[in-house]
Amino acid sequence: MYTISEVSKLLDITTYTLRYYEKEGIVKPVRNANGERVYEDTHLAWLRFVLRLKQTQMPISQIREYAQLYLEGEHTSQARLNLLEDHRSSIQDQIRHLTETEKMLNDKIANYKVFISKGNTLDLSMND
Amino acid sequence: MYTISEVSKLLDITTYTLRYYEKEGIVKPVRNANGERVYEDTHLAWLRFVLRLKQTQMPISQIREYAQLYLEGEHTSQARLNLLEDHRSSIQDQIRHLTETEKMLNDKIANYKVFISKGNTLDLSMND
DNA sequence: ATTTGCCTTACAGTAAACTCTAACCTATAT
DNA sequence: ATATAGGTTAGAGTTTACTGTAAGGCAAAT
Repeated sequence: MYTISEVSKLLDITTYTLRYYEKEGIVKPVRNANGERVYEDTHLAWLRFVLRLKQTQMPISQIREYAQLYLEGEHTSQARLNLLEDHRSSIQDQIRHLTETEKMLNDKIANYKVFISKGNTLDLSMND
Repeated sequence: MYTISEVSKLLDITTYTLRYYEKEGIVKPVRNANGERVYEDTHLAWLRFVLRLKQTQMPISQIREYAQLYLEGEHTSQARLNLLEDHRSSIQDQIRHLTETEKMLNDKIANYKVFISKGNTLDLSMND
């Protein structure tokens, strides 16, 4: 059982964001007698999962879609599986792009280092 | 020598975006007698590089910073090198996050597949 | 009793990165 | 000569994902 500010600290996101996620249908904490949000461990686990999806560029709208399917119950498992598989392939694309760009940067960085160590006397030509 | 719409097609970005990038100081095409933008191969190469940086989550503001340093000449090479090294380490972080999340998804996907193949009779428990 | 601290809501504001509109210009095709 | 297919600018509008404000409720501490 956590208050909104406890969750905020635990997950390192603001309370604003947590309320925003609720408004967007991404998380549904229970309420106490006082009308205050109460998050349980399941919510924490779900939010940690959500943050990973976010970190890997899944838009809020798609995360909401997945959350909705989850709430609709077990008959949506095929739809959820499809969504996860799509996201996995998006992740694989991202890794490919990143790896290519990393290689390119390695080259550029090496060129810059040679250039600088030679006292900036060389020709940098294609060194954008 | 390319017109704005040719570049747009070659790079698969809109002409709006190209004008926006110019306003943001990211690319400076020359102008013909008619005041129209003329992009050369160097601009194309630079824009392809920019798109890679974008694809790997470098914000426009930082790309502009790099472009500015480039225009300021060779004495900025150390600053450019620093910027590229920072971005490379950001890329490495991203790859780490993506790889972890991919592993997590692999597990989840495998669970869903078992669940579905058993006719949805199993317990999904932690299967968010 | 009232201050303090944390909570609530509705709604307005912000930043980034485009995206579009309106009004206008200019070269070529019919 | 005029329609068409491009180009130009300034500036307004959009989307996403927050971020902040205002007005107020409630409970424990002073």
